[in-house]
Amino acid sequence: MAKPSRNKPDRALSGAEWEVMKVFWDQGPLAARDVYAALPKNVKWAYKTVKTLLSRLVAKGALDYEQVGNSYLYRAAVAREQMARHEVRGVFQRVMGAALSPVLANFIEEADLTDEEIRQLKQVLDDKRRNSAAKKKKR
Amino acid sequence: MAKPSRNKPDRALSGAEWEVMKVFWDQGPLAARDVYAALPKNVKWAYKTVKTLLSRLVAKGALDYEQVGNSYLYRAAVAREQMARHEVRGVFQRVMGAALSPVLANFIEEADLTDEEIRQLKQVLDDKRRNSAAKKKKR
DNA sequence: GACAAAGGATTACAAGTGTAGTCTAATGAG
DNA sequence: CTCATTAGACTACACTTGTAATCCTTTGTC
Repeated sequence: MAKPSRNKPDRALSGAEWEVMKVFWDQGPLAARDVYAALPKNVKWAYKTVKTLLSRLVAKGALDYEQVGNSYLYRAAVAREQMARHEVRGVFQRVMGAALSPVLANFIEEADLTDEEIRQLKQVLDDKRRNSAAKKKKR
Repeated sequence: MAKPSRNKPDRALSGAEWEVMKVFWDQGPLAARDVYAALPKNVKWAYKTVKTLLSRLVAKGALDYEQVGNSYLYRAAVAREQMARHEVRGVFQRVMGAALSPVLANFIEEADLTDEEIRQLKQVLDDKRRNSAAKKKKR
């Protein structure tokens, strides 16, 4: 088999790596050149830097690639949401023990939520409350 | 002055550093040995490792100390919530662009919120919705 | 067919982190 | 007063991350 994909990123992504992944999640499979071109204007890396990041992402299992002509066509091997969740879980564990709702409140403040999203989140909170009422033996 | 405190941690804390800070936030000022003793059982570092972390935290401005007898009494120089917020902001910027509410929803799922906290968060969401209606010039 | 361009592979290198060990000075035990 | 203990200071060392440069190979151009 030519392209080994484990679809399970071993570790978390670094900041620069996230930047690269976002390009793929937004635009689908791309060659190195195109990633370089598609990066947001505020990111100014040398093309070689992008190449390094692509290699590292492949090593981490976050990207996948296939040979097309003389170059590689890279493609996200993990879902954005999956990684985002991973990231959130990490922070959660890190700050665990801190009063959490102020932190969440802050998160909410920073998020640019639509009314629909707000409605859904309230729904999640309601479900959670209902659950906590019935919860007596769990953990 | 003997103890320089800038109260503004220059950078984010690493995972191990957070672990140490949590001890201070929970128990107040402590000497190195007591920090070592107070660390959760799942954390097993050599005493020297704790010392290194304490020094790094002082260098970062997250801890402060005063000489007491032959040793230092360290004390948190930053508020837990302040750091947590910083952390959250970091993740937020990192995953920015991803659909956020699923991520938030996940965060909420993981949090062990009290009914009161849930009530407050819903309040935040309500305020946010009210704001979004009237929001046209902010940021 | 010879050479330059382009792409991937390998190497670089400083700062940050995890995880300690060694060095030195002060202090309590005899 | 002398010595072992202890605390803090300095040093260590591999791995990750940011940020590239160099090397080697393939391929398109004359």
